[in-house]
Amino acid sequence: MQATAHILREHGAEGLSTNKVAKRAGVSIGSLYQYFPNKTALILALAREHSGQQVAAVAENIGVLAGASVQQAARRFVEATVAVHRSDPELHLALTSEVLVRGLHTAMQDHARARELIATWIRSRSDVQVEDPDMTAWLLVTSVEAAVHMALFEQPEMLDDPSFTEGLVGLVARALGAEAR
Amino acid sequence: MQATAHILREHGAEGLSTNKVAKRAGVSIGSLYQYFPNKTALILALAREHSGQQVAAVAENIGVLAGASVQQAARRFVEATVAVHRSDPELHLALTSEVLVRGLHTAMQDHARARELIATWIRSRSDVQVEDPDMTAWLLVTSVEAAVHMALFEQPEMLDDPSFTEGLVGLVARALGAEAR
Amino acid sequence: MQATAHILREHGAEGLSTNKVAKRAGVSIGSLYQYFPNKTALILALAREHSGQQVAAVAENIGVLAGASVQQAARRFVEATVAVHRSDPELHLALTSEVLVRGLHTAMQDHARARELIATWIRSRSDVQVEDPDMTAWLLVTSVEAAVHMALFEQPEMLDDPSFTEGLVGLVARALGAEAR
Amino acid sequence: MQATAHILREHGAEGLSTNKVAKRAGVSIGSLYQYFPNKTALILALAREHSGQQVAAVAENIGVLAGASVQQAARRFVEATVAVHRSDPELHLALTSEVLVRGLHTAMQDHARARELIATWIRSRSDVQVEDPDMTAWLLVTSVEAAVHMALFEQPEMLDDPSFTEGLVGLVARALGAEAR
DNA sequence: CATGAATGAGGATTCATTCAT
DNA sequence: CATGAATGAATCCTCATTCAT
Repeated sequence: MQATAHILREHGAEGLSTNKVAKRAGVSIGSLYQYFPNKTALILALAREHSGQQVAAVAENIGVLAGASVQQAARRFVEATVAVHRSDPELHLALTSEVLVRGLHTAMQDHARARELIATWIRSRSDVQVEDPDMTAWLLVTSVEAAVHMALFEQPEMLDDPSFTEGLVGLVARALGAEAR
Repeated sequence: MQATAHILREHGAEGLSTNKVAKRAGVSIGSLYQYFPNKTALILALAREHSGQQVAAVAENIGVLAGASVQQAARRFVEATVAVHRSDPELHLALTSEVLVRGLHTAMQDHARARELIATWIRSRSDVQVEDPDMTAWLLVTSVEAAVHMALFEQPEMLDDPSFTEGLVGLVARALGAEAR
Repeated sequence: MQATAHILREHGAEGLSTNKVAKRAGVSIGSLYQYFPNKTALILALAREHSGQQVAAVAENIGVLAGASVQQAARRFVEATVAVHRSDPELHLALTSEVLVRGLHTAMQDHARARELIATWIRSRSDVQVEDPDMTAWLLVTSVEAAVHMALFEQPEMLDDPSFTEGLVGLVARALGAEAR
Repeated sequence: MQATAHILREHGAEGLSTNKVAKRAGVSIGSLYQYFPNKTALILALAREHSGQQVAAVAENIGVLAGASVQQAARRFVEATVAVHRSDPELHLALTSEVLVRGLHTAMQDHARARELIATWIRSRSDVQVEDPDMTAWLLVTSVEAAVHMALFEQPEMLDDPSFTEGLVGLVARALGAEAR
């Protein structure tokens, strides 16, 4: 899986072949296929590990969020998402695309977990008034994730631009009913 | 390009090969290569045509938006985006993924045009108070687009769920400073 | 060997691999190779067991044939052959083909035994007049076997068609000098 | 197809690979696949050509058979079959096995044609009395073919042994109601 | 300007077999 | 005597691209 990640980072999804992965990992293809039944399984495993980390990041923050203001919570959430993507941009990009291309819905299930956490948090707050907490959570997680993702794709420097983060924080905070800044 | 679109729709990005496109189009591969230097160019051309349609849809609505309330404008924008995606979901999905996988930033430039239109609209409204109109436009276009896109990927029925549209409209409206309805 | 037979029956010769056999048998490949030096040996063993059963069927009938008329003997012989093939058609087909493909002449030696039995029987009969009992036995065993085998391959229902059996019985009876019915 | 035949002759069915065929034929695999969609099609084409020759041999003899005695006809038929197999034994063996292993029933359809010719001939003869001409034809063609085939497999010298041919001729002649010579 | 045969590197995957434990 | 991880050659097949006609 490290080898897969490496190749994805360096050469992108198109440069990923099972033979290359095996060579890079220093094992024979035979061995590779003993642990991963096919190429997709390999990508899936990596994608899961990766998104597992993201969920962990969200879960970690949820506790802290309990006593925070909506503004603070929004900031924390946005910053956590940005941090996750910034840690390994190439891999993240290649992986997400590949998951989409291959229709690996399974790999997306960790997102569902993240959404649940957010939805639960929304419901726990009396100061957040939204019609449909589940839908709101889905929308926010998807939007923020996508924004960071596209920023990475279009112009990575954007992630360092404070107005990018601020804009996102504002978007989230307002969606959750907080007074505009 | 019609042939390309057809194959993308029916067999997805993985089933797309220049030979198949040529056969489907009823021309020889030789001829195909006379007009498109390589496979990427073919996809790029299609992607451009496709996103051109999207921009057109936005541009079309902009005029109407002039006198509308923020709420109405938000609704119009969201519905236009949904409509665009619903018209040809398979093609849209395959195309977007492929553009991402191949790093076809060029194909995304039409989005920039859409963003500009929205940014201009924001600036023209005295009742919309946002810090950074360009960033807000970018964020909104990206988020709405991504939400619709992911909905299509995860569970297409979602696009028919009113609370999906309402949620998105609310998100946009609030982001633009409208009172939560 | 049971595992081998099972796979041959279910998936044919192409689906047969030593790894699959080992898994199906519930032993490790290592153990498999402790008892069978290679894949061919595995098939050979099975083929021998299988054709051993066929010879046994012939041998069993030989006693009964002693006092029978040529017609009756012919019928008995044909029916025994049909019965053997009908009991496990898939396995029989796959096994025979494989033996042929691999040039496993050794596996055919049991046929020789069956031929000897028939030849001896021919010689014991004063009412059977053939030039060369050995050759006749070889010819009859081979022909009947092949006819049943091909029937199985081309259209298995044929084995249930009485005129198929009658035809074969007539062929054998006449070859042995019995008056055409 | 010549290359395929060559490899089949020299190395048998197991040694046949599309890459080897292409190399031997002096073309690239790509080209090979432009004319034969897959390995099976390659074998099928060869098998058809091959069995086409056999049918031709039978058809050729049919005319001559019209005025011949049953004994003479039987001899002619047997000798034609032997001749066909002797002309290219290795190829014949490998090809037949492969057709069986792959379940290429289509390739067997030429046999049906040969059978029809024989059946028609049987019906045209007032001196041949058999119950079911079609079944008899099927049985004879299959039996003679199989006998020659197995002889080739077990001990090729057999084809040169006059008592082999005589035995087969007798079998056929008697089956067709001719007096045992 | 069109054709389509030819190319061949490369892809995913299988499988008989070995051998250290 | 059993295990099963490891091997890697070999398999079938695809596909972007070229170029002579």
